[in-house]
Amino acid sequence: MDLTTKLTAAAERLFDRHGFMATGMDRLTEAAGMSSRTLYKNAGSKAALMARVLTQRDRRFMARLEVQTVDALFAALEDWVRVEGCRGCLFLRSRAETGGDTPEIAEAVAAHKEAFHRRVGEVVATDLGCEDPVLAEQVLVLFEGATHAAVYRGAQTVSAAKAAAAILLERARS
Amino acid sequence: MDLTTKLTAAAERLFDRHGFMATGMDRLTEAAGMSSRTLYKNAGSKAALMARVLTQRDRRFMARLEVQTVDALFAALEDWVRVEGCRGCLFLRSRAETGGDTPEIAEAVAAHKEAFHRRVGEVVATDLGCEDPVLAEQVLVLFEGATHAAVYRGAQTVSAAKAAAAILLERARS
DNA sequence: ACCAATGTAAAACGATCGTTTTACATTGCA
DNA sequence: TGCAATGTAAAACGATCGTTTTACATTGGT
Repeated sequence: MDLTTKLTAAAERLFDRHGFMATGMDRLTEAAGMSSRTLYKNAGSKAALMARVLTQRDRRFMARLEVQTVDALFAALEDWVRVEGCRGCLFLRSRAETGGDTPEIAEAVAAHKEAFHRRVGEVVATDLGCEDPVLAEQVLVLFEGATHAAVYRGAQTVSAAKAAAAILLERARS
Repeated sequence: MDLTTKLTAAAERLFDRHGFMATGMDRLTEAAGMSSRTLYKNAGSKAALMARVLTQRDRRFMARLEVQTVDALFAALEDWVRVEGCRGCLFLRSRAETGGDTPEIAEAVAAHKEAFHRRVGEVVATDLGCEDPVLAEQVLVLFEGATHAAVYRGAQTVSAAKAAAAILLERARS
């Protein structure tokens, strides 16, 4: 496996499980199996590494949301939490931990959330047959809520959100 | 104003705006207007101060949720974000930043989320006339989703969540 | 065979972390 | 009047932070 890939994967895991600020560079070098010299050659700085983790996660996450129906959207989330666990949204967490003061991170978060918002709108439009910004906003809320409620209520919460979205969609159809 | 109260209030503000880990004790002493000696006499440790901030926030937040209807529940959230802004759930954030490794914090978070879950169930039962755990879970998801989506979508999101909850409630009634 | 690139191991950088201590000022009550 | 409590200001604690540097090993290409 490529050095960059290994580092990014190890960093994502540590940031996600223990927090961004609480994860020191020594722990990263150990987990990535490389010297700090190589790490800095590769990542530049901790903030740059955080931003790269977010960019890569955005790709992995958004790839799963290439679906046509709202039901499939929540099914994708069910898959995600089964594989990745539920520790909340890493993007919002990174922004909160840095207070929005790190530009590279704030930009990565903004880009992801904008793409996510657009995707939800597209899926709702495809499923419904026409655009419905209000319904899209509600589906987005359910998705975000499932992500965060699952932290303490468990993965079952995603099913509850899926059912709720189905009701809203059905009502919008008639 | 009491020293303890002033410290807790200043700490809550800094933790919320800049993150728990990113907020150092020197910034806390300065914001609270007291020496580090007095701060430690009063709070014991940073972890204890974090736990106390969460306990006090739980009281302030839950006091606002003493309502009878689901609509009032989301109206209370609208008021909250208008006054306190929208930076996500401070409880989940504290847990994520510490990786769940600090017992006093993990317990404060668990206690709050359990109380919150119970309260939502009560409000739904009161509004509906009978218990409905499934609907309660969906309302909880909408509430949590509004809290977190509002971080990047703005306060309008809470209204969208409120409308969605009304639809689900209406459907459950018939 | 050799140079340049790329890696490791480990020490060191100054800064900042959470916390304790020292020395001193102010206060309220017996 | 005087003691005990409670506060401030500031230095100091060792640890750890993110980052750079020094010294050396391994490799691949011409």
